[in-house]
Amino acid sequence: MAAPLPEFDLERYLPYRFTVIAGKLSAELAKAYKVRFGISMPEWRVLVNVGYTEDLSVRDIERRVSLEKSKVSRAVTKLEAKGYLVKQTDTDDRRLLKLTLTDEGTQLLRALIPIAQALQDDLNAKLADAAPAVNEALDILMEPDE
Amino acid sequence: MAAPLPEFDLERYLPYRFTVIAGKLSAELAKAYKVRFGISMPEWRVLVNVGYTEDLSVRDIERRVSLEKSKVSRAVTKLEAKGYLVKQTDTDDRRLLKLTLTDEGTQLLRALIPIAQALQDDLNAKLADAAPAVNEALDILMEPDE
DNA sequence: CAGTATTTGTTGCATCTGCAACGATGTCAA
DNA sequence: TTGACATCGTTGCAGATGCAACAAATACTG
Repeated sequence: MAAPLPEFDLERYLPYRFTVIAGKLSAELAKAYKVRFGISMPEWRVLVNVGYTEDLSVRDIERRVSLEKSKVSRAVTKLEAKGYLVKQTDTDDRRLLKLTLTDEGTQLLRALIPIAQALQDDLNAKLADAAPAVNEALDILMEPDE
Repeated sequence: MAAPLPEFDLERYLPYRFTVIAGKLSAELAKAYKVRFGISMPEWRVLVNVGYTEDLSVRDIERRVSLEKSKVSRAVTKLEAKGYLVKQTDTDDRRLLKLTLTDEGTQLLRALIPIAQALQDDLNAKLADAAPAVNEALDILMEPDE
């Protein structure tokens, strides 16, 4: 045996803890959305973005949400196939797409949001007093810099 | 147009924020480990566990770390192929494996840990005063219950 | 203008992933 | 002891993923 290993506790390791929690939270939403609506997480993120902003392109979504453009592209294709949104070519810059929800897409989104909201309400209830601190911390960690 | 969509801000949505941050943090470690040591995140988690506890089985790791047993199994196979650990059948219960790091595995782990530690130190520096609150919140969210 | 460089969205490909099924082993009760 | 059931680790498979390459469109540069 050589020199001993340095101290290290994975259970207390921040990146690990974030990963585990994020996995748990996503899994809950993902399951509900998949089973009840056949919608994946990337599709959900695209839906939300297209729902709340007009004429988004794939690039716009890639930048706003942390989602590879290939993921966005495939999610958009699926959502279009299911009739939830429409792709149009931007007439000013024909490389860009203009994405718009259909009425079905809007309806779907209206069904999805309360479920997401309920999950967040649960979380805030659990966090209770700690909630503001958490949000502050998340603000810090979300900053791009580095 | 039917009824308007309910209020919803993805940017402020907790599960989303956790996912994005976890992705960023993992990506940093993953890249460093992959490029410099050819090690994936599941392999890293297995290494840490086997390094700090004797005679772990796949099941033990599955339970401690949040890692599907198939992931653990494949990570173990790869680590064994690279010469970082050894699989032995438990003589008491021959369904179980006894996993042990080789000297090379121990050396590797000794190289990996400071990198992980540095990342956590950076995070804590960024969080500064918010760090204790974050850890408290993570404790709450890590609880299995639900 | 012409020619080059950049941007956008899609796709091919190799890899990773989750899940169910499986053989091997162990447990338990009759 | 035997037979039903549970547990462990592996594997097959279908689907998801990240990345690089690509065609089409646009921007830039001299």
